[in-house]
This record gives sequence, structure tokens and C-alpha cells, in this order.
Amino acid sequence: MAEIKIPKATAKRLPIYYRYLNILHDAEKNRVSSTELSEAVKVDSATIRRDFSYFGALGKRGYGYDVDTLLKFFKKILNQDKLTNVALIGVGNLGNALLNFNFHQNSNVRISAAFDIRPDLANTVQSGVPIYPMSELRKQLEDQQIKIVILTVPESVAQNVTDDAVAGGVVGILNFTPLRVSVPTNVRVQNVDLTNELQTLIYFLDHYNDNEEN
Amino acid sequence: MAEIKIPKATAKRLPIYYRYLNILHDAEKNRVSSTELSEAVKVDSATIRRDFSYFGALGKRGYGYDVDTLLKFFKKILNQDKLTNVALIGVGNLGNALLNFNFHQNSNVRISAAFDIRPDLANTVQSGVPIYPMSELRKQLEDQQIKIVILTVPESVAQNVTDDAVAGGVVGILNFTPLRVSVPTNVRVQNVDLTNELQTLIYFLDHYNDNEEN
DNA sequence: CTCGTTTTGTGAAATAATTTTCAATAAAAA
DNA sequence: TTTTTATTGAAAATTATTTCACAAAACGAG
Repeated sequence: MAEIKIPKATAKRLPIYYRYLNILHDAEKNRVSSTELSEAVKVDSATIRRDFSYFGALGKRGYGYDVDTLLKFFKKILNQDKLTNVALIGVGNLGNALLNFNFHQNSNVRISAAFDIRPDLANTVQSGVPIYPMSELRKQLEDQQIKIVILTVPESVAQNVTDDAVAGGVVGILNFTPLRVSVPTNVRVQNVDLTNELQTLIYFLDHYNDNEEN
Repeated sequence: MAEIKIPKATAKRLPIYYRYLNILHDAEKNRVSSTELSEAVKVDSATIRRDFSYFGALGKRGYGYDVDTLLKFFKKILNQDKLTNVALIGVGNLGNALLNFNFHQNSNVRISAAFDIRPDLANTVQSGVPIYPMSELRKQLEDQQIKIVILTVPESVAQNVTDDAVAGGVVGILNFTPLRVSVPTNVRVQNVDLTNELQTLIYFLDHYNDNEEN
């Protein structure tokens, strides 16, 4: 892997582009300009052109970009041409919502296993997903070859569970706990901290009057 | 407001610092160094010192930072010395989870009103929060002086609901829908896009081997 | 087939963020 | 008291990202 090394800021925008390209495709539009895209995804058109250009000359001058070409390209780049199975660890309040959250609608990702400590949940099926007891975490991750987990456990056990998951071969963690977990360098953690997001929003509202972007 | 204009990247880290300072405070630690903080929050120590220095000389050379001083300072900066009421719009799958999510545990934020289109939900109380019908959105936001909303409605109505909320005086939106909503320049939108986060994670896993940071 | 218009792709400039480095200072040890 | 060690704060260097602005290319109308 790692053929093309594009800026991280660009990488984070790719899913946004991908999603809108799907919308255009469904609307049977076959061309789009960076300006039009810009309005929809709220990213400066020059930034979009620059982003796309890291992958080569994808557009045509005086015309724009061919929706299907771009779509196919991004589908591959984002690994959306294959199904990615992920596990959910912690079927509490938020975990449950994520079980029902239709990741599969917009992306080729599916929660194929879940884990919880509560005995009444273990060995049941919730929203079509089998729930395993925590004790089987490592084994199931290994057996099912799951490399990515969504972490929605209480903060107090987050590090232990993470260590377990990593021992089971996990290399990507979508971390909903407020704890900044420690992982080996080959493991990537993407933090989603809801309290944080709210506090940041409040900070910006109080201290900035111009609310351009993120 | 807007007395001090610090970099956005710094602003986004403030809640992380704040949270860990609270932990130190609860553990009755009274001093902390940038190095120690660095390990806990996974931010380079030089970045932390630089971040803090935007607010003046908060530490002491050869000593570190006084936990309580810093804590008080950040509490004020982040507006955590006052209660912030927010509204939740859309009590579906995710909305329900957020109703039960204890924002108040880690931050001085409370969901004080919620809205939903479903008639059976309107005028009930869920998890201690009154649910109003959508038709009352604007009026209630105005009456209750709510300036911040959490948006967890279906994408198809996201723009309309946003327009309504803005008409009701909202200036901050925590947007969980995948739609990049359009708002006047005085309104700030903080997007939390779960599908996106997962796709970004997958992208990084496939294309980067060194997984240092975000 | 020509010409005006559109729109990309990209150097160069501007802006933003991180990291290095080290003098200054405080605390602890000798 | 003096020396050593720890640690900040800030200047400077570096790296990353965005934006400007325009030549070059391609389209489409006539």
C-alpha cells in the first residue's frame, strides 16, 4: 500500500467528496465542476482542484470532472469496492445507537460483531448483529479477521479493552471514549469526542465573530 | 468577546487539556509539567507550551504549571463556569443515545429541550428532557433563549430544520447529518460525520504505515 | 473551423501549525 | 551558598495547508 502519499488534510476530505459524487451519480448527472462541488461540500474550489490533482489529472479543462470516472476512482481509493467488517465494543447507550446506525447505507462498512460485558446481552443478536461476551474479544477478532473496532465502552476500561483488541490484531480504532488510549505505532486511533466537539463549538461562538470554517 | 484570537488548532485542543486538568485536580495533584500532560493527552509537549503561551505566561520555569490555576483559567475560557443549555433536534436512533449521553458529567452542558416530528413523542418527557413537536421549534428556541442545537434529523430535512433553527436565533450547530448545511456567516457548524470518520480511518490504514497522529 | 468562454492544473505567495532550540529561571541537591 | 537539574517561554526554523491568479487546454456555438 501507501503508493501515493497525499496530505492528511486532503485525506480527511475524500469521504466528503465521495459522498457527494454518489449523490450526483444517483441524480444521473455526468459532469461536475470544482465550483459546483465547492458549494455542495463547502470546501474552496481551489482546494478541491488541488486535492484532486494529487491523484493526477482527473478533470478536463473547460469541461470539469466526469462524475462516473471520479466516483470509480474514489471508490477504489477509499476501499469502498470491498465490504469492510468492523466490530463494536460496548453495546451501551451509544453503542446501541451505532448498531442501528446504517453505516452500510452510505458506505461499504458493516458491523459484523459486537461485544459487551453484560451477561444478559452476551450470545444474543441485536439489530442483526451477534453479541459476544467480552471474554471472547480477542479470540473472535482473530477468528473473524476483524481489523477495525468502534470503541464505546466506559472510559475506565477503555485502555484495557484497547490492549485486548490490539492483541487480537486490530489496527484501527474509532474511539468514542474521552480517553486518549495508548497504542503501538502501527495502530491508528480516530477520536470522536462528543463533549469535546460541543466545548469547541462553544469556544468558537464565544471567541470568534467570523465563523468561516472548521 | 473575541479578546484573544488564538489558532483554531489550539482551540480544538483546549477541551482535551481541560478534561485532563480536571482529572489531575480530582487526584489532588497540584503541579504538572508539559511533558506529563503530553503523555496523557497525546499532544507534543512543545505544542502544549505553545498553546498555553497564547494566553500568557501560565507556568513557572523549572517548576511546571499549577493545576488549579490552569484549571480555573480554562474553565473560564471554555465557558464551563456557566451552564449552557442546548436543544436536541431529532429524537431518533442517535438522538436518543445523545439524550442519555451524560454531557453534564464532563462539561457544563445540558440538553434542556428536544424536538421530534413523531406525534407520539411530542409532549412527552424522555430521559428527563421535554420533547416538543417540530412545529414549535422556532418558538421554543426563542422563548428558551437556546443558541446551540444538536442536529440528529434525517438528511432530507436537515436544511429546512437548520433554517428554522437559525430563524429561532441559533448560532451554533453540532451537525450529525452528512449534509453540509448552509448557514449565515454568523452561525457556526461543527460537523460530526460518523461514516466519514470510519472512511477516513480506513483510508489511513490502507495508505499510511506510520500512524503517528491525526 | 474559428473564436469566445469555461474550467482545469499548478507555480508562487500567503497563511497556519508544528517543532527545534536555547536562554532564563526555579527548585532541588550538594 | 553553589551547583545541578528541570522546565518554561519565545524566537526561529521547518513543515503543512490554503489561496491566488493565470496560462493552457478543451468545449461549444455559430
